[in-house]
Amino acid sequence: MSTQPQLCHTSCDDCPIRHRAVCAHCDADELEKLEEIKYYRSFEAGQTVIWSGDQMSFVGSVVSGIATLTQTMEDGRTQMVGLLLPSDFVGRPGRDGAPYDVVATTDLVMCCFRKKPFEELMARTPHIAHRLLEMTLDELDAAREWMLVLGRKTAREKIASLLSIIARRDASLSMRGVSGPMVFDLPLTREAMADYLGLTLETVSRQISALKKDGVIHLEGKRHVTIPDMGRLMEEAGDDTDGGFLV
Amino acid sequence: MSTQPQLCHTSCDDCPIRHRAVCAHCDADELEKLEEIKYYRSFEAGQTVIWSGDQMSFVGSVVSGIATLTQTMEDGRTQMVGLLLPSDFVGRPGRDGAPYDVVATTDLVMCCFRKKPFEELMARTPHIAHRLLEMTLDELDAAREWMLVLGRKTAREKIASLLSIIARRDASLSMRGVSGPMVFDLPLTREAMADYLGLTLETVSRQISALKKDGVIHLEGKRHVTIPDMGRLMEEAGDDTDGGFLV
DNA sequence: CGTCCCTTTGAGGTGTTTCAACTAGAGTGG
DNA sequence: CCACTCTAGTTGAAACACCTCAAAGGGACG
Repeated sequence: MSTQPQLCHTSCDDCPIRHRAVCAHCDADELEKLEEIKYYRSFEAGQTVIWSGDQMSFVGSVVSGIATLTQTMEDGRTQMVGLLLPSDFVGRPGRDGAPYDVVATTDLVMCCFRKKPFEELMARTPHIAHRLLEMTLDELDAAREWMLVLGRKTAREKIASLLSIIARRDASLSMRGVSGPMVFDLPLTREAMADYLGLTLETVSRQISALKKDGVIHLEGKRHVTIPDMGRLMEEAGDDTDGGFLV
Repeated sequence: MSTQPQLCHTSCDDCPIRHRAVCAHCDADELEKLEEIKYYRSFEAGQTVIWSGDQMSFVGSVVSGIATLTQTMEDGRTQMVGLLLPSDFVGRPGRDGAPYDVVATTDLVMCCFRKKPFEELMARTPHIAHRLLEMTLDELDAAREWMLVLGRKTAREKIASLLSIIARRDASLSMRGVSGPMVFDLPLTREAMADYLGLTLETVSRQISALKKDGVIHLEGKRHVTIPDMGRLMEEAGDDTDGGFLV
């Protein structure tokens, strides 16, 4: 439920991402030390959190909202290289410059730590380092899945892949299963989807229309999606229907 | 069985990847423990090291040679998602199934650890965990760079990008600088390059011919490449010529 | 009611793929 | 030493998926 989770968080105990973020494995002691150096920051939709190339003075976790990691070429072509959801970690301990733009695509709340103190704490707290390793390995896996999408899938498959990723993630956040029809709101504009998938926004629009016409998805308005048959969508995505489904 | 030149390594002290692999930060004590559980394996060019979906009983480092990580769709489309060079780490502690095919593209020697003992050792050895985190973060950065290539670059830019990556890596391995002409042998077939870049092998061939005709590269035979002007190649790759160059 | 932004749809152009034929070099055996 | 074969790579012509440019629709907001 998204009301005003904002700056009122002070205790980690009832933090919504307590069990999934970098701090997931921490015990009460460690949490206390983290609590001492943490602070919250809010960003409005559209605001840039970090500029590529800038000094990065903090690291932190997404508490609520969605942010994107993007790379931009000199001529303006842009590619999204990361989609940050609640509990995801931003920033790289041990590095100063930011390699990517981080932009809030919805209103965003982050739990931040100044980089230096966090690095020192991490060096003394294996639980944090271990959890960060786990999360980084997961991200690497996701990036590699994404590379298959970018390199080898057709526009229609790309859209279907993105929809199935969002649908599954949405289900896992809200603890619903993947049986029965799935309903969610797209958190991205057509342009952001295009940047995610290496397409133009027109192609995205066309393929969404096509999937709708073929009954693979239903649309209410521009953003509200219903997926009557998840298996069908996975087929359209070109995914092994059995393999990744039941995970 | 082919020749086994490498199996003579027994001491980590004179290991060629000692200072770059997972064991880089280890002290003498820790190295000793690693030494107890390590063993070498050789693979011939073309051999599959690990099949996607199989149980993974070991993790390890590439000592010499080159391996690739690939994903394959049901209809046979394949995308390379990792290029493993000496010192790179294979396998994921804490997971049993292999998510990708690992294939030796040249003769390959790996320094392996049975997974269980390695995981236990890692839990007690922050130096290893820390180094693995560093390496994973580096790989994630590389994957994201690669995503920009796959999603937004033209075929010509893709080829130029791949060549510049190989050239720079070659220079860093052999401790040469990036000034003056660079000379190296392509470690990949046209097909492997295509799988790397999300192209067909015909397109790869055509673009290489085009770059050769335009004087961006020189070719001797199919594999021996000379790059007269690295800056020119970087321009062709669509990269910020100043930024990544001097690194 | 007009403005602005996001989105949809159309028509034409283009870069990459597909299918196919051909070349180069390396290894094998008569 | 010369076919013969095999694999890797090159090149051409036609097909097509996606992009580009352009115009118009739809909802939110002042």
